[in-house]
Amino acid sequence: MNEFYKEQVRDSLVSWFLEEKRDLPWRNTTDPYKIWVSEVMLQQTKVDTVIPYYERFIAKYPSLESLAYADEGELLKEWEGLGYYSRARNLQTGVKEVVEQYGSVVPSTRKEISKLKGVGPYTAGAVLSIAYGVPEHAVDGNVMRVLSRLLLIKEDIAKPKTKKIFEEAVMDLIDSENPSAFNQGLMELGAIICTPTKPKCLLCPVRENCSAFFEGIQDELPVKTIQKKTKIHKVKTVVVRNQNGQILLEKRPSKGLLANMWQFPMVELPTPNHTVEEVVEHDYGVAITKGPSIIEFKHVFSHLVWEMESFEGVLIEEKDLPSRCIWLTIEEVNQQPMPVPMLKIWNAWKEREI
DNA sequence: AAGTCGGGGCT
DNA sequence: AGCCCAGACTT
Repeated sequence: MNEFYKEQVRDSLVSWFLEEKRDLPWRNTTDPYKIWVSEVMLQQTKVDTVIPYYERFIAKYPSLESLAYADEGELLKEWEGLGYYSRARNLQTGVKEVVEQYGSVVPSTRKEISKLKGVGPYTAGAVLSIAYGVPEHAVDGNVMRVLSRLLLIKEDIAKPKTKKIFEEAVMDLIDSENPSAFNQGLMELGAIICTPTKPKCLLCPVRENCSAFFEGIQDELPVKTIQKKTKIHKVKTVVVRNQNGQILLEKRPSKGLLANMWQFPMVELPTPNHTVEEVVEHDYGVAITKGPSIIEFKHVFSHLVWEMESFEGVLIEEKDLPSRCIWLTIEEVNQQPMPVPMLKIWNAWKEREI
């Protein structure tokens, strides 16, 4: 790339961004903590989804210190529905590291900030450039799509190795005078103009610099290999009440899927001959009778599917309840962080006809 | 390098 | 039904 080309791309992109950027809550600040929170929430998540979560989160945790020592259950409740819940715990861990090891000052070098839990190559570059004005790359899916078209990069973006090509391209192209606007401009362009399908090339500020547009192959880029299909799990969930009207809840393990989130007793029948009653008694140490159906639906995760059937259950006898389980009142159940499929069951149960 | 980890909104 | 999204962590 010659200097004239690079300068033209920089100036066009930055000017366009400063003129056309959306007014987003995290764009009214350069507080590295708030930028950090926004970047973590935005990982694999659409802007429109994040906005209300960000507003509530910053109101409840306005500073590094307020988040560092927050209750984990309350924190997960704030994150409820946003998904990828390990982001929340990693964020808190990272924030605590800043408070205790960096005197509550978010590090301003890639080397230091990358040591923080949950801060990968993208988030490091985003916080550095947006909060501190450091000329560092912040390569996400948008940036790879935009640059694959602009620079005609045909490497498979599904391969980890390919990201390095884009990081080097950004470092070569970046506007050192305004790395914040440059990096955000690349992402904004990917979100608004240079979209995955039907890119709006006629509105693009760097159309005349775009190799893919010149070749007429913008629809063929980026190249990305397909991922494999999801596995289906048929799961049965029971909302069990005891004589006191309390509901049985279970805390999921601290690692793996939906870590530390709460759910109603859930079983996967080993064979079709097994009954929900006997598997629940085996897994949860409670004898129940299966009542009316509550709701049936399919819940799709990234890599698996739950085909959910849920029932009301009445407690017959409590034998030995595992320590991960607890009886809670309706109000207490409402306070626990639960994944969306459980919230669906819970809401359907509360609205059922008695 | 491949698998894991949510949920919603497009097409 | 598949794809994508301001990715990071684990194995």
